[in-house]
Amino acid sequence: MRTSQYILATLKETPSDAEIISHQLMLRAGMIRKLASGLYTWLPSGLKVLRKVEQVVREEMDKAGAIEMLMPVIQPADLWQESGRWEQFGPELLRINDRHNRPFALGPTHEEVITDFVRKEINSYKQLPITLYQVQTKVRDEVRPRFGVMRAREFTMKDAYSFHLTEECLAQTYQRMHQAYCNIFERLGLDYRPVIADTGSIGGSVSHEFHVLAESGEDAIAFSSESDYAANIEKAEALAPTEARPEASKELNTFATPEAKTIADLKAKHGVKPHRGVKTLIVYGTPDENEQRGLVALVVRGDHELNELKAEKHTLVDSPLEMAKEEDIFAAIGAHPGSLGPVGLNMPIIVDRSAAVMADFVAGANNNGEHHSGINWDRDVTDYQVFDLRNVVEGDPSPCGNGILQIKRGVEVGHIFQLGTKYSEAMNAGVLGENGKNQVMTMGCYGIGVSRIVAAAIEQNNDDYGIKWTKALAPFELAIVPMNMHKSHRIPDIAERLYSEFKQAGLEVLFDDRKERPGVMFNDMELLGVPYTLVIGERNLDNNQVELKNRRTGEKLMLDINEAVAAITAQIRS
RNA sequence: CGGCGAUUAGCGCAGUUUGGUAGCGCACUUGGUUUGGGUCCAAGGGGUCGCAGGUUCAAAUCCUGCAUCGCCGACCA
Repeated sequence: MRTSQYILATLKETPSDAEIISHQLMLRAGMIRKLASGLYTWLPSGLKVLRKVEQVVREEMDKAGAIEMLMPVIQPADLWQESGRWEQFGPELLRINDRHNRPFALGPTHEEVITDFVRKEINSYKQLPITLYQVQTKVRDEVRPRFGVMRAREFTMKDAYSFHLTEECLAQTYQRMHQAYCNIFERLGLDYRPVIADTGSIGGSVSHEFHVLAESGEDAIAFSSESDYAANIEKAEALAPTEARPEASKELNTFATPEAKTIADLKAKHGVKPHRGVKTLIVYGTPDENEQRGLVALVVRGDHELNELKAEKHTLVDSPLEMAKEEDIFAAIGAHPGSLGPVGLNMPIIVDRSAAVMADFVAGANNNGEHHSGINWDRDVTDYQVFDLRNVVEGDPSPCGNGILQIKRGVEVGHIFQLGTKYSEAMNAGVLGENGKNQVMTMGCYGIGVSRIVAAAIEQNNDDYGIKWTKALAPFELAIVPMNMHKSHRIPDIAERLYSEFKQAGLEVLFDDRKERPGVMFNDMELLGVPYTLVIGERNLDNNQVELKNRRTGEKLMLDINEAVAAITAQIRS
C-alpha cells in the first residue's frame, strides 16, 4: 500500500472527548472516527487490526472444533419473549418495529436465535455435542457508552454456543474453550488472566471472564498472592474473620450528631474511625404473595463496600437489588439516611461477616441527628442474620485458603458460561436420546469482544510516540520511509524496487511515498505503530545500505540493499 | 435516570461578562524556501456561531425551549 493512495488520517491534536490512551491513539492514528455516541466508523488501518484479531479467533475456534456460521442482527421479538428476556434484558435491548409494526430487537447476543436454530435442525443425540460460532456485530444500547470502542453501542463479538446431552460433556467442551481462549490471548501477545466470574444477565452456573490487565479497566479483579486464584471482585468471597468477636466493654450510649450524615462526616466531626462504625443500607425485600415489598437492612463495616450481587442472592432481598427511597425509609423508621443503625430496627437485619465480629461500635440511632456508640451484637441487637455482603479489599485472606488478596484492574475481553438448560428448557430445545425419549439439551456459551481487544491491546502497548503493535496485530508489518525521495535519482528507484520485492515476498508493507519531510513520516509510522520501518536515504546509499528500525525496541540495524528483502522477511516471519 | 459542563471551519480553541456584522493554531489549496525527526515565507479556500422561538435598530453574545456530546453519579446512610 502507498500512503499517497491510502487514508492515513493521522491527527496531531487529541480530540477533546477521548479520555483513555487507547481511545486517543485510535483517533490520532486514524483507526476510528466517531459517528455518534458509542458508534464508530473503522478506517482502513483500524479495520486491518480488527480483522487480524478476528483471524486469530477464528483459527483457534476452528482448532477447538467449533464451526462458524452467521446469524442476523435483527431478531424477532417472540424469540425473546419465549426465553423471558424481552422483559428481563431491559433498555439495553434496542427494540425496533418493522413496517408492519411487528416488534424486533437488535441482537445484543444470540442465545435465543441459536437455540431456535438448533431445536429445529438437531434432532438426535448422535449429532451432539456440537459447538457453533459466529463473528458478528452486536448491538447494546449502553447506559453510558465510553472510552471509544471499549464500551460501544455497536461492536464486533465472537460468540459461540455449545449443545450437549449431559453436564459432564458440557464441562469438557467448556474446558476446551477455556484453553482456546488462553491460546487466543497468548497469540495476541496480551497480558491477561482468566478469573472466576458472575453469570449476570446471561444466566447459568459456572463462568469465567478473561481480563486484559490495564489501569483503565472497568472491572476490579482479586488475585491470591500464593495461588492461581483470581476472581472478579463482584464474585470473590469475603471469608468470615478468623478472630472471635471481642467481649462487650462499653455501655450503649447516644450522642448528638446533627451535622454528620456520612461515614466521612463521623470521622471528621466526631473522630469515629470508619472501621469502628457500621453503615446501614435499606433495600427492598422480596415481594410477598400480594406483590408488596417490605424493607430489609444491610449492615456493613464503615470502611467496607456493599456488594450488590452478593446481597441480592440473599432470599430476603429483592433481585435486582434496589435501594429504598428516602420517603419509604422515613415512613418505616422515622429517620432519614445518615442516622440509621441496627439498634431497635423493626425489619430483617442482614449483617456482613466482618461487621458481625465488631464490638462496642458506632451506628445511627434511627433518630435524625443522633448516633449510638458502644453497640454490641446479641446484647443491643438480637434478631439478625450473618451473610457475605461486602466487596473484598486488598489484604483480605484469599477464598482459596492460600495467601492474601491483591486487587488489580482489568478489561473484560472474554466471558465463558456453563448455561445448563436455562434457554433450552424455556425454548423447549431437545433431542431424542438413546432411549428414544426426548431430552433437553445442556448449553454453554462463549464470547469474545473482538473490537474491545483492539483497544485493550493498545492500552498495554503504547508509548509517547503512539501505538506499539505486537506482530500479531499490526496493520502493516513494515513501513518503507524514503528520505526526500523527490530530490534524489537513486532513492525512488530503490524504494520502488524494494517495495515490489516485499510485496512479492508476501509482506504487508506500507510505502510512504508522500512528499513529506522525514520527521512527518517517522512520526506517522510510529503513531500508527508499524513494527518495522525501513529507512532509505542518500546518507547510507553510498555504502549500499538501508536502515531497519524496530518500533518496540528502538533498535537500528544497517542492512546491505541486496540482502535487505530476504533478511527482513525472515526476521518478520520468525 | 440525576448532577455538572460543553456545542463557533475537518481537529484543538479564543471571542459571550459589557449586543455593533467572526478570529487564532493545526490541517487543506497555490507559489517559493528548506530537507535524516512535526521547516520557513507569502497568497488562498472553507463557518446559516447545535436547532427553534423571543427581546432589540442590531444577537455567536441577552431570554425561553429543545437537541447532541462529554464528565461525574446512580451502594457508602
